[in-house]
Amino acid sequence: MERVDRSLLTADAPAVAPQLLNKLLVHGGCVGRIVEVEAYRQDDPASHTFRGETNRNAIMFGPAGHLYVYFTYGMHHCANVVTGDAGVGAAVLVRAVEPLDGIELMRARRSGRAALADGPAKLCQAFAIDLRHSGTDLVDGERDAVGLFDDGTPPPVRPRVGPRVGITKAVEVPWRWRTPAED
DNA sequence: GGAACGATCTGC
DNA sequence: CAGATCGTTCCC
Repeated sequence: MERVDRSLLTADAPAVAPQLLNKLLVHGGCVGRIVEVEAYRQDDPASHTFRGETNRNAIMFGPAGHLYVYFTYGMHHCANVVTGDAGVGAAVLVRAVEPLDGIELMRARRSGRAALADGPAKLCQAFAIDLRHSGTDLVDGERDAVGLFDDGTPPPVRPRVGPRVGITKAVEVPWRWRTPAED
């Protein structure tokens, strides 16, 4: 199994996002296929980077292919793939993966619940991803670090496209992509 | 120094 | 549909 190539991630976040569908997220003994993503760009009112670089969002201004994890609502973590050139604050939020391996581990981390990784905070819990992993390199990291892999499955030809979820600004921008059920 | 608010999830 | 729960950001 090969890693995702970094050159795939240096483009604009809305161009990269659908390319991440069907790629594999690997961490904590678990493997999942990415089936839902959202793009966030620096000139985007809904993005953490809209008001410029801060200590919290600095990773988003770094090189493409690194992991940006943020903590929200006092209890949840969300995982993003940094995109674009260094100096540009953009990333793709991984919203859902289809569990492929390590399902028993996911179930345990999710306290036995049926929903394992069908939400950005749920998948972080299932894959044991938290702030300690923020800033790590997804495409050239240690063996047990968070990684992005390509098993040869191409992105869906006709992904579902629609507005992003849970935001209050730029609500209409259609930068959410999902793998159709039949893919 | 303080207040408001989340790129969410869960249980009622 | 409201509560949980706390770091970040912004405004005074």
